[in-house]
Formats: sequence, structure tokens, C-alpha cells
Amino acid sequence: MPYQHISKSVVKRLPVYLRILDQLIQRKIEMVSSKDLSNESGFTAEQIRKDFAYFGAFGTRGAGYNTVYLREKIIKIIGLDQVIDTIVVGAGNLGTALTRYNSAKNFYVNVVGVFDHDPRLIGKKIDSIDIFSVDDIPAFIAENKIKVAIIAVPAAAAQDIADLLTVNGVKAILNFAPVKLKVAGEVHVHNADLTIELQSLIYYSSAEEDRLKRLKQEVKGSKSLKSLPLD
Amino acid sequence: MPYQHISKSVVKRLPVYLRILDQLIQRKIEMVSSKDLSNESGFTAEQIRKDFAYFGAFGTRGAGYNTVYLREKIIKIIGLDQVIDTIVVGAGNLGTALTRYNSAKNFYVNVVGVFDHDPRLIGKKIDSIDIFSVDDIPAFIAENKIKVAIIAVPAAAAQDIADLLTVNGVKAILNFAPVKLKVAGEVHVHNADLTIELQSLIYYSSAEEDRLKRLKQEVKGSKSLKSLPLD
DNA sequence: TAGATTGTTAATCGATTAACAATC
DNA sequence: TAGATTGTTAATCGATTAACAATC
Repeated sequence: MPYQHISKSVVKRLPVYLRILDQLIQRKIEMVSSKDLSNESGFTAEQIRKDFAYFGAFGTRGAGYNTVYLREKIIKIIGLDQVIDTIVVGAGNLGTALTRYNSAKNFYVNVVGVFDHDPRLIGKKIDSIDIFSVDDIPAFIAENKIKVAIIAVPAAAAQDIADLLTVNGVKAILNFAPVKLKVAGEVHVHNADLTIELQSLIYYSSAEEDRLKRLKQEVKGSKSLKSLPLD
Repeated sequence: MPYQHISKSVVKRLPVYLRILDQLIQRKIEMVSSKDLSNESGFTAEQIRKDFAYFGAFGTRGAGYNTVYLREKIIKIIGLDQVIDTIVVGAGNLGTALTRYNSAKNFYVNVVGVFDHDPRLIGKKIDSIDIFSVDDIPAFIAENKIKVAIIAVPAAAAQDIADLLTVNGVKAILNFAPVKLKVAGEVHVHNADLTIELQSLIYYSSAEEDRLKRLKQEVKGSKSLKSLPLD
């Protein structure tokens, strides 16, 4: 049986299923149908069943999915069956918030170190987590076998940090800096640029149709502008 | 000419183009080709040209795009040609970071108020921005004609806040709480659940193939488990 | 003019939805 | 058994890529 590659769209939905299952288990709910999961997630029931089917047959026809059993499968699929140690680079507002957020809310992940360039921050702590110098990153990665890192530094510093991380063996980066990072093929980068999230949302905050019609009329009414580039 | 709906995938790329154009303009670069933009964004040149073509013909054959002109078009398309006032609900770590981040880094957006439930925070400020009670939200939205809001409250409170916001006229919500918000059809919600971003990245941090093969063998080797749900 | 690059149409690819047999 | 819900195949839909004429 050839190994079937799993698409990014499927992988993105897996943590949503996990979150919902965690909530259901907490509420002592033992069985859940794809329709129930559809209500909680917003994805269609067909899509949910198809997503699971890529990895195996986890349900019981007529009854649905056992929440505990399905959760166990999903954490193994994602690779969360053991707690993942991660580091945060950048101890500014965002880095601090991300460190605290993941410590408090994300039980599958453990922030084991924070790194910054600023000597005034080095040696301090975020809650119980030490802030080290970025110079210490190579040794720290090697010692703690870090495979996943979070970048929360200014745009200008992000590429250098990414290079430093990947050269030392980091395989996955969650990047909050507003730049496209260039990394080797086997390294995965997810961009979580908050500015971009908010701006693309703004597109939908006013009447799309009116705005675009106005734009087209402008372009039509000022054809000369089109040659402006060559002036 | 019938109005052609613009797909979500296109809209998500627009702010990336805007960010790159802002950088190019700052560097006094006047012309840019779709190939250049491809290098900076990671999208293909064909896709970039096609994206622009949905809204008009902004380039010059043989020469490329004038950066200033293209930027002007894109901010009008997104609806960023006037600064957008927004509010942040939740003045915890994440809310504070988001408030500061958008004040400092996002010139197209203006955070005009922060809201929290906690009486110890109400009356204080984040930099120069006041923290108000969530009870003040309706009056504040009406007065300031707020159309876009950011939710950074705990999961349990998020749906109530979303209801409060949308009832009072908010049209777009950036939601950081780990829940699927139920909103009226004309309201747009973008989820920016940081836990989920990180978890889906972890999928790629170790050898996918090995992990999934191991999983399939487990399932095969313990077929009896499949009926466990009905025990 | 020759070279470069856009704008647009057609072809391909991938993901979602629909349908339904399998089966608990 | 009857009702419910999965797992899977086929059909549809949408987005990306390829190709190239238009044209600066």
C-alpha cells in the first residue's frame, strides 16, 4: 500500500478536532457523530469522515466515534502523544504573551526557554521560564533536542534567527514576523502574521461590491494613469 | 458586467502584496514585476498577475507594476484607504500584546479602546489606550462606528462577547479564543487560534510517514479495539 | 525593432460535496 | 429487524498552473 500524502487542509483541521474532543471528554461525553463534530467545528460531516478515513477506520457504523479512542488516534497522528518542548525567540510583548499563552492554555506544548537580544531582559523570567541570550540558542537546541520554535522578533531580525534555528536542527517554525522566511526544503514554516489576518478581515467589514465597483469606475475614468509608470 | 465574487484565497493574499509594496516604496523602488513579487511572497508570478486581474489592469506590459500606483489600488480594494478604528476585547496578556502590536506595527489600523470584565483593569491604560468595562461596549461601538473588533477573552466568554459585538453592529471579528463562534450570516469571523497554528505545525516537525505507518499497524494489530466503543 | 512582462484563456490539479452501500 | 451512521467511491466545484497572444 503506497503512502498517501496528507494535504495541508486536512492537517489544519486535525487540531480543531482535538480541541473539540478534549472538550467533549471533559464533559464526560463518550460517543460523538460526524454530524455533532460538524456542529462544533463548522466543517461538513462528510469532510470530517473523509479526514479521519485518511488515517484509518476509527468509528462504529450506526454509533459514531468513541471520543477517548478518537482523541488518542488524533494525538498520535499529529505527533502530540508526548509533550513537545519548544522555544520562543523574542521576549517583547508578543513573545511574552505567546510564552504565557502556551504555558497556560496549550497542554500539548511546553515552552522551555525564551531568547532575546536585549541584555536588559536576559537573566529575567517570564513566569517560571528563563530568558537567555540568542547566542545561547545553538547549545540550548542541542541539549534539549528542540524541533519546534516560535519567532516573535522584529521583521529585520527574523531571517537571521530562522537561519540560526534551522542550522541547529529546528524542523518547524511558527513565524509571527511580517516577512517571508527563506528556509531549506525540509523545514516547515507557518506564518501567523497578525497584521495580515486583521487586514484581510477588514476586506469583509464594508460592502465589498460597492467598493470594487467604485474602483473599476476610477480605473475606467482615468485611463491615462495606466501609462503613468513610464513617465 | 456581472459582479464577480472574489475568493477567500485571493483576499488573504492581498495584505501580503500590500506589505511587500510598502517595503519596496520605502526602499524607493518604483517598478516591480510579478516575478519580483513572487520572490518576496512565495506565490507564483502567474497567480499574482491573476489576483490583480480580478480587480483591473494595473500593470504595464514589458515593464511591470508601478509600486505606488499598485499600492494605492490595493489599499482601496481591501478598504484600507482610510484608517480603520478597532477595539480589543480582553486586556489579558494576549489582548495587551495585540493592542500594542497593532498600535506600533499596523499603520492601517487604530485601536481606539480596550474592554475587560475585571474591575482591577478598568480605568487603567495600555500605552495611551483606555481600558473600559465590557458594559460600555454598546455605547462605544455606536459612538465610534466600530465595524471591526478583536476578541482575546477566554473561550467561555467569547460567544457572549461576539453576540454583544454583532448585535451592536460589528461586521468583522478576529477571534483568538479557541471556540467556533456562531454569528449571523453577514458577519465575518477569522479565527486566529494560536494553539491550533502551533499544533498543526507540530505535525510536520517529525517524520510524517514513519508516524502514520506505525499508526496503521497499531490499528491493524488490534482490530478488537474497533468495537471498544460499544463495550 | 527586440526583449520583457502583462493580462487572459485553457488545461490541470486538488479539495469538497454528494451519494450510497456497508454494517453496527 | 429497523434506524443510524460510518467509510468510500464518484461527481462537482474551485483554485492553481501553464501557455501565449497582446503590447509596452
